Amino acid sequence: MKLAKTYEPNQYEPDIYAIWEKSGAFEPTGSGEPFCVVMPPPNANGNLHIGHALTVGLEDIMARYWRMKGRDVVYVPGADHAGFETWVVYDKILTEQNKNRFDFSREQLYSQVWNFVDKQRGNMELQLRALGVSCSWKDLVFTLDKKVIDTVYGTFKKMWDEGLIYRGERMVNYSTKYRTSYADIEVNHKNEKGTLWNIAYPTYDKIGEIVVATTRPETIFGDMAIAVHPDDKRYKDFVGKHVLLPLTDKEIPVIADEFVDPNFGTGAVKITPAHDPNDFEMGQRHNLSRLQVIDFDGTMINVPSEFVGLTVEQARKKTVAALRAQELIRGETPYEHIVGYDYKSGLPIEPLVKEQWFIKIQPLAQRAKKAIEDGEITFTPDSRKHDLIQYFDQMRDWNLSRQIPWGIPIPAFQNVNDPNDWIYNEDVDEKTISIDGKIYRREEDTFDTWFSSGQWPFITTDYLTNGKLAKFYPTSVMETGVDILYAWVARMVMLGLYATDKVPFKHVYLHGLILDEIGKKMSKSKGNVVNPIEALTEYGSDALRLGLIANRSAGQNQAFGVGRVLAGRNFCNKLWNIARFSENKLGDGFRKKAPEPKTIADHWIIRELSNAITGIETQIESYRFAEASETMYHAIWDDVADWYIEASKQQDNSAMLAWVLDTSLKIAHPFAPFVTETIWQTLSWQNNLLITTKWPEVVAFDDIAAAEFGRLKHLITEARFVMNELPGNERYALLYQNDSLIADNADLIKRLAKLKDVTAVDQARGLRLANSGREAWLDISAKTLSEHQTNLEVRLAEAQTLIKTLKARLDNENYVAKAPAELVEETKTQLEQKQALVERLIHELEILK
RNA sequence: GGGCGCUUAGCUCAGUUGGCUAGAGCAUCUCGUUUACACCGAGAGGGUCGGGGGUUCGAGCCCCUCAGCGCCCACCA
Repeated sequence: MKLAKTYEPNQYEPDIYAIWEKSGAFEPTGSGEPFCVVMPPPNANGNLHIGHALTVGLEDIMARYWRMKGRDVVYVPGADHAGFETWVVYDKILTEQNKNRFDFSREQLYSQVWNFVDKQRGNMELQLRALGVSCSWKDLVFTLDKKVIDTVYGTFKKMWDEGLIYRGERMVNYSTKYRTSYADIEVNHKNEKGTLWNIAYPTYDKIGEIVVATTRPETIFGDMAIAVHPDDKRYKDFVGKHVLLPLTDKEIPVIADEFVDPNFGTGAVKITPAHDPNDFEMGQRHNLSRLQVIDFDGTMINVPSEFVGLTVEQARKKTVAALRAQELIRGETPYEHIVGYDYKSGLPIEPLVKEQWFIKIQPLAQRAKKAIEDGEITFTPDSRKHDLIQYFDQMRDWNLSRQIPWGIPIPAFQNVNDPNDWIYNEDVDEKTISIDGKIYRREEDTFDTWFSSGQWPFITTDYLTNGKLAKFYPTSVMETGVDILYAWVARMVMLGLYATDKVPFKHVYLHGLILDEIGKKMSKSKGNVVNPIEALTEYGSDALRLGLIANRSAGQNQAFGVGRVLAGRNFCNKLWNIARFSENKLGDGFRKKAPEPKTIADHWIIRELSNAITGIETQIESYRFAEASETMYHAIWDDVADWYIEASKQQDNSAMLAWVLDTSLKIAHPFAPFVTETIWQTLSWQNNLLITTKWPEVVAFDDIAAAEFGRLKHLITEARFVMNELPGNERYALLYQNDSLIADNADLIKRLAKLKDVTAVDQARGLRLANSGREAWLDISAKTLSEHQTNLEVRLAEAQTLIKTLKARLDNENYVAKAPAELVEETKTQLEQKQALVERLIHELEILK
């Protein structure tokens, strides 16, 4: 088959992918040591972003590599219902229709969102195919599949039975915009410049006053006490007495609590148990009641009528104004403090009291911590391990409840006659159920999405039900972004250990963020997002993959460079043309033969490719993907294309040429799957699929012959270098030689160095190619020769400097004594070589004079 | 408040346990169309590896310190 002059990826990629998919190559073979990667499920109704392209690119490299190495590989794809993310999108649509979720039942909303997602579902899967991902589509799991819900319920039930689940009225992070509570991890903390107000609370008799410091004056209506430190002499007489709440004249007690820092502010603090986590706890210690003054929609309630319905911000201003009017503001200082923000809406998070389901997290966290400390899971980069350990130590109980309809319903029911009587039951489609004559009403909340996705590895492999993929658990590698280390990886480890008694994966590979070309975070609002599908349409899927992984190290944020993708595209074209040349040379009728090295070039290319094979193996197996692809790239471009192909124009060895092409395609396949398979399908001597062929074995070669070709390369390079500096009319020079290696390879040298000819001489004449150490001279006019003197002098100086360095090293007794023997030996050899070179250079210079 | 990372050629970045005479891609300069490829070939230039100190025979890599960026975690008023 004749190949086109340039590789046009779009013409081949879809067909090649279809061939793979139909062949069953993506599915596990059932033999070999299991290797499993579970894909972080992309949003089912979204489009892939550039980070996904990196994730699946790296995962696919591993999957393809290990498949070729003969392991039983399964790469499990997934699709995420993306609970809250999708809900936010749908909520916006409702708002645009002038509706809100309170207009519908949970069932109605669920089916509306389901339809909404269903319409766009599949896009993402097509995009994964365009990226060349070799995942087992038959094993795809959607995060709302029945088996997911069943497993999640099973885990929840186990926790319920073991007393790890509790329902409690607690201070939760609340989004007044989306009307739901959040997990701690979903709150963005920011340092913010605010104001610290000192507010006077008059004593009951209005003679004295106590001044408190606060950043939230609007919550004053919810104050239930003033707290001071028990040892604080300033306030000793106030403790146990009552003061009047400004603006309402409500009586509240002054209490003493160790928690108060006497050195902060005025040493007295207002206690608002319904709106501050610390106050909540203090309220419990001192049996204070709670008054909620900020409603779940973010407006004021239970406050004087002129404040009702105001937003928090409005209420703050109005409260301060009112206090000022009554001359109760005693101070106002700028104050930088931390405010929690809704990671989605960007609005402040309100700490509000709500009854929610919680997991007692520390038992799970400590177990996860131990597993990681014990090295049951390894990390790339390793430093992230410590971050996780630290995170586990500071975790607080996990709020599982979300007040959104798009998610997995919490399977719990409450006795209508006894609010404390909660039971576990999975009939979540029923609003009420009757058990033992008692009526139970269902919980309307859904699970935090991370609770289900945290169980992903053992759900997708059907480990608990001993399904056909069960042997793949624990999975081999989890590849994902550093940004979800805590949210996802930490939870998978905890829940995996809890539900299966095993770590969910053996290795975690974390990649950094892909930034835009100038190193800024990509975001839709900035308009600097790189769409991977557009990129692969323009440059090709392989080019995108090569460009994304090139020169990228784990866990490091890095700018996206089109230049690298371009380099990837050029590489694919290079591979294409190597194939074009080789196939043309071999002819349509060529059939496979065992490679038999004949020339020194043959031995040399076997050596180079063997080094590449083993190099790539160690690099992939130690997760150094950028280095692996670089090894592959240079072996193919520099060694195969620039030297071996050029040499093969002079020296025929069909079997070798075919082997070189086969081997090149094999080592490139994990990194550039489409172009390599496309070429493979055109080979007259192959009738299988590259994706399922075996990774290349190292072939035997002659060391000495390989080294000889190395020396020839050296000579040719020097001849080219020297001739490049010659005037145009002398550039096509004659090479004189008195050297058997050169004589034996005269034609090859002539071709590669573009010489006029290579002739034997008895005596030195012309310019000696001194650097290569061979007996070879270029025929150059006397005039040019003398001009070349400078060049020789520069080289001489360089060589002499190096000799100094090497000598100094060898004169150092400690170096000779302590450095490894082979290193010392190498230094000695180098020194000898350089000294010989200097002699030759000096000799040449003498001749010129 | 706690923790982590980065600073290497004009640009974007690699550099595994210290052996480096410091690499890649892009960009730059010179030459070039010889039976694959101009998405090309041959050659070249370009860096005191942020500053200072230390450990070591040897430091881009380890330790200390300073400076400048960036990220993450964190309920004190």
